[in-house]
Amino acid sequence: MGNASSNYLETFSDIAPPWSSSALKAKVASPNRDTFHTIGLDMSVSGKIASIKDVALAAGVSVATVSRVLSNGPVSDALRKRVEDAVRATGYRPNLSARRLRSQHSQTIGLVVSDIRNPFFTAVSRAVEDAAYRAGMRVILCNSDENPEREELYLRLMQEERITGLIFAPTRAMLDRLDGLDLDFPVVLIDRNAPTGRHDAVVLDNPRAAALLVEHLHAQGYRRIAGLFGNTSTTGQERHEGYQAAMTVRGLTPAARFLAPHADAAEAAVVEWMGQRDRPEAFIVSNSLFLMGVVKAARRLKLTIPDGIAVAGFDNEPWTELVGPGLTVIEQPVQDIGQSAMALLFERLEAPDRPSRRLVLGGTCVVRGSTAARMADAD
Amino acid sequence: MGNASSNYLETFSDIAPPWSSSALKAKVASPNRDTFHTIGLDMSVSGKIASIKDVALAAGVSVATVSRVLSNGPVSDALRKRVEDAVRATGYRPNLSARRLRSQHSQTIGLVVSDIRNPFFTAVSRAVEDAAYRAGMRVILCNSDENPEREELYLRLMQEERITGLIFAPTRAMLDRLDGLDLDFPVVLIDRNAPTGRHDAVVLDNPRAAALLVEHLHAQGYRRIAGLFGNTSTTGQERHEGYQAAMTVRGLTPAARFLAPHADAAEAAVVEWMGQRDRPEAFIVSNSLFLMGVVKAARRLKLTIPDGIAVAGFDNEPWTELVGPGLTVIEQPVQDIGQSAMALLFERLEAPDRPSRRLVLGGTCVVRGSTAARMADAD
DNA sequence: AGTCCAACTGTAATCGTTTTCACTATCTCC
DNA sequence: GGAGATAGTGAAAACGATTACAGTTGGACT
Repeated sequence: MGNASSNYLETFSDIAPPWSSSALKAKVASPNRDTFHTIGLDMSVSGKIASIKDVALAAGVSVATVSRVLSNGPVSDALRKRVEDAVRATGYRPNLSARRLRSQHSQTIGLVVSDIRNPFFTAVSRAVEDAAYRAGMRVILCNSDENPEREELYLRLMQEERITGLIFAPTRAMLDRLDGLDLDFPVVLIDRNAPTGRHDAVVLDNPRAAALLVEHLHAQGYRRIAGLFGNTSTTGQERHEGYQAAMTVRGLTPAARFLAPHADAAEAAVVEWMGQRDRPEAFIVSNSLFLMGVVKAARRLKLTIPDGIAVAGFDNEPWTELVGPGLTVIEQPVQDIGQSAMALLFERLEAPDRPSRRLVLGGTCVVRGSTAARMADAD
Repeated sequence: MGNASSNYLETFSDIAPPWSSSALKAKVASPNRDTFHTIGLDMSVSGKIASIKDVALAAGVSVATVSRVLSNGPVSDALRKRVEDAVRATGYRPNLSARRLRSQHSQTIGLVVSDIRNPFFTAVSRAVEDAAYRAGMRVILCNSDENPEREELYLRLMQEERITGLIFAPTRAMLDRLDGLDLDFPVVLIDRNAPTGRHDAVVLDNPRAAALLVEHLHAQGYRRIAGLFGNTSTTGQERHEGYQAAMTVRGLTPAARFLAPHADAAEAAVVEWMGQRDRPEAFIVSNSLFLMGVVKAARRLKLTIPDGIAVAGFDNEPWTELVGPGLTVIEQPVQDIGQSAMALLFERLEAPDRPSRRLVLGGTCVVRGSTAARMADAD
């Protein structure tokens, strides 16, 4: 393959050309061309899907007429019937690649998130996909794993797919570069967003949400409230800011750490932290992975929740209700976030010149036992 | 729009043709054609992405030469350099629709699951996507919501996309119909599978896994072991069979119910069941939603786990470790399932005629506190 | 010097659609 | 009964790539 040179030349789907000895990803590349055995029942036994030309032939009309029938164009009833019959008889299905090429509309939107296994993104992606399919569009989903290089790779893929728009939860690193990039489609940021605001965005009111948690814990009698925040996204930052401000305003001393978004990291941090003097009474954590970490740490330290260690966090996943006395969390309007992102995208497509907008949605504080009123005193 | 007639004529991406007054899904349909404003920096300021023709023009060569450069064909170093420069200068990105049309390889695989929010499918889909992208393929994901009509709809979509293969977790209803269908791509079933075995499949050894749970509970001293199984998939059936057999063999009386796959259904069933005399000592449930339902029911009935009610289920999700004394579950090799499905698919593409294969993977029983040894006696 | 071959390169056909344009009926209206 | 609209139809040109085929070199060999 010689000179890979610049990645400007890389493409995604390598199809084995005649000169390449078809090694490479040969396993997949070009199996055999004539497709798979079909079982009778249908006229389309030849192995290849019928094209519009076949339909035209079968109906005795021109391809133009078939096309018009398919898109409800002006066609006489007689011919329309004949074409419809021919469509059925041949088992015709339009070829979307051809249609997209010709029409210059991919009817596809991109969705790039860090990891679909993060339940927040799972829920958002489901909402996005539903909205997309409802509008007759398809979704291409990519997992960046919080890795800027993969993000860039996938942005190129999106260009090659000629997507009509992108919904994107970028890393901080990508966020900085994003404004400089020259993409051929509009971008709607979700979950994270740039201060510059060149792009549309829909985000949670993170500072307010974090403040809600502080407020709640404070009201319940907690004073030494520590914070754990993710270090890859702006979300972590914003939640930290809200936490910091809310603490300060109440005369409390903020004590925050920034961690990689893994349960293990949180667990280790908590275990270590609770070993120090002036150990926190409560933790506020910026995502559900950290929530797990705290619960695990509590178990390891044999601390009960909330007496030994209170905790509140983000994302109202089904299980948060079930662990211990229930975990107090900020519920994000995931459905709404996904739908709004699609809505913003569609509006942007309609009016490309409109100034960018930032949709800030409020979270709800779901109070559970993990932040029950602090008992008399422990230390 | 007139006669919708048969759905043979429906297509997915409706692009507003000149005669339609572009009402319809107009919001999305065809915004304005000349695309979005680009900010200098790049030569590609015209708004349209450069095509191979533009590159050829810029480099002063034929399109064939450009194409060859892009696919590492035989080109002199001098021309290659010129073309590469031109690619960079024009900001060229290949058009995948065109490439797919011409090459007749969509390099796309379909993935149809019931709901991506089911963590089992989340994990599997992630594994599938990773494997696919690694092989230079894309994935189209669809959520059927256990609805056969949507499944059928999506199968048609897959045909229109000319996917090279499908990974599919069908409902029981679809499973019956599947063999009769005449699809133009190979199908690999996951999680659920037909007894007929016309298609490749990769599934858990469900009977064995369920038996493992019975065996374990029995060894722990439980005797009245009830079962809750999903009623939409073959998975539920198979797990029931395993349960039934393992109970019988031990001289225990099976008592099973089939429910719609929702936590609420399970909760209600358990609450009601525990109100009867001869109430179960333990529950075996066939998915993680039911697991939640049982835990909720226990809480509502103020029964502790496992003394008041023992429980074991399927899917080792992170949270199962955290609730109560930890939940005993069968861990499915989700990663492996996804990867194996892709592997089977690739092998099938290589050898379309090979007889179909069924890959049965074993689950691991992760023992936790929810099935601790039964205390002296309660009743 | 003439032949042959290897190594490049360009021309043009093709993939399956949509859409413009020209054309033919058919109908309406004086 | 002819002019002029109207509706329906087909031929052919795109869309952006890949690739078979036919040249065109230049060098090696006889």
